[in-house]
Amino acid sequence: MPARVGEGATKRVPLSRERLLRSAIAIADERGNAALTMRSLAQELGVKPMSLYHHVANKEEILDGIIDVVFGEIELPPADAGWRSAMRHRAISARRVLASHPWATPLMESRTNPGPATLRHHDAVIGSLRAAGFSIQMTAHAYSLLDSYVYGFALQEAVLPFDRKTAPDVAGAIIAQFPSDEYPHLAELATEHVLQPGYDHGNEFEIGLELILDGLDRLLHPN
Amino acid sequence: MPARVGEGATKRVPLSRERLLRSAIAIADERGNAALTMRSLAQELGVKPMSLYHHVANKEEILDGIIDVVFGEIELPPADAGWRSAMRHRAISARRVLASHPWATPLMESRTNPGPATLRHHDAVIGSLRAAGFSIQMTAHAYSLLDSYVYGFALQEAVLPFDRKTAPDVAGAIIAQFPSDEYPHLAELATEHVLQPGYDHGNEFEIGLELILDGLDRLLHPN
DNA sequence: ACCTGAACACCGTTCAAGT
DNA sequence: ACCTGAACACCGTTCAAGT
Repeated sequence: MPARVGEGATKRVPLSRERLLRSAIAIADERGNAALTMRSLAQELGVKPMSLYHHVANKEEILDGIIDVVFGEIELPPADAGWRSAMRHRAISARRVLASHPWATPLMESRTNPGPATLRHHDAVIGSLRAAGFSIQMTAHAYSLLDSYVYGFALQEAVLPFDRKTAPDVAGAIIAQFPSDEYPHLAELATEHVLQPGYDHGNEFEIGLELILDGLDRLLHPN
Repeated sequence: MPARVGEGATKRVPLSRERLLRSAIAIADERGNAALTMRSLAQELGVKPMSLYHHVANKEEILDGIIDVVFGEIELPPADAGWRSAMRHRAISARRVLASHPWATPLMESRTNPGPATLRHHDAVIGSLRAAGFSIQMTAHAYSLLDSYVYGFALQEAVLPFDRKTAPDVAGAIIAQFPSDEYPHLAELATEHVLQPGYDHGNEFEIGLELILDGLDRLLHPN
């Protein structure tokens, strides 16, 4: 009876924290935040709910874990670029990642337990600003502003029915709800801008981003 | 047997949608989002859970309702001011309201059913910008940028343990977690800025806000 | 070491009944 | 018209047991 373990074994691939987190993200991506339960996760993994507790202490740890995985997907600011293009690159990557996991942004609320990928990410962004000559105080201003914008935009993208392919339908239904005489400005903006054929809410992101980067540049080089 | 109703009646004040929403907000404010359940709400109101369903269709309607109440607390942009001070006033009010209901911002995720106070709020902000000479397109840019910033800042405030009275303790504990050799820039920012005596994260809000207003002003009056 | 059956104290919600 | 008891199909988690 050879004691070898995991060598040519035909048994099921064993559970692991990584496999668990990957499945959890898959469920949240496909069926939303509410569908991610210990029971649904266990079923997805072909296991009983109680087995999960051998790899994580509780559901909180799973939520902390998948948020850290998401942060790990965001590209770090490239070191060989100027601060401005480095910040632009990183902000655009963050927005893309958060848009692909709409459940993640609102979940950041209760997560006060940042994981290693999250800390590494923050450290790299701060380091990039410091290397570019931002004072500690200016770095704090810049990071607070940039991250608020990125998270806030992501949060709105998760809510608004605008940028979907189905935009006209959904938005049209919403418009029907508020009579234009009661909310005239909202109706005007909707019909003459949001509902126009070429409209893509995602374009707003880079416009606001450049405005913020302009402002930071001016803060760094006052003239 | 007089048929008068509610005249000098000593019986319990009857349930109503308003009373229900007010209690729901009180629970969320005091004990957090997770503590707000149909059962806890019923208990707070001195009633059985099933009675709630006489005033709302389901829990979703309660969540939609309390979000709309929160929006109603945000001051509208004053009509007698210039766009810049009107936007500043409204943004500061929004941040204050969202900070006093930390459960609200992340909840806006799933709420795709804006109530009347929410619509009135949006309509007033858009109207204020339009009246100041912003084109429809510029109004869309400005509103997207301002709201992303306000919501994102509120979301971060709900997470970060910074601006609390207990900041030094909590932040100190977090610092202890990441050794300064692994996340040197994070450690530097924490020890030399965030953990300094006079630090107040809330101050960051108005700094970023002015930068954004500067940018919008420049967009409106290019020179 | 890893998995699990049964159970506990919770959820939101329905349905048929009470006044 | 308004409230409710009992029940259903869910939650996350514990505990004592299986291999």
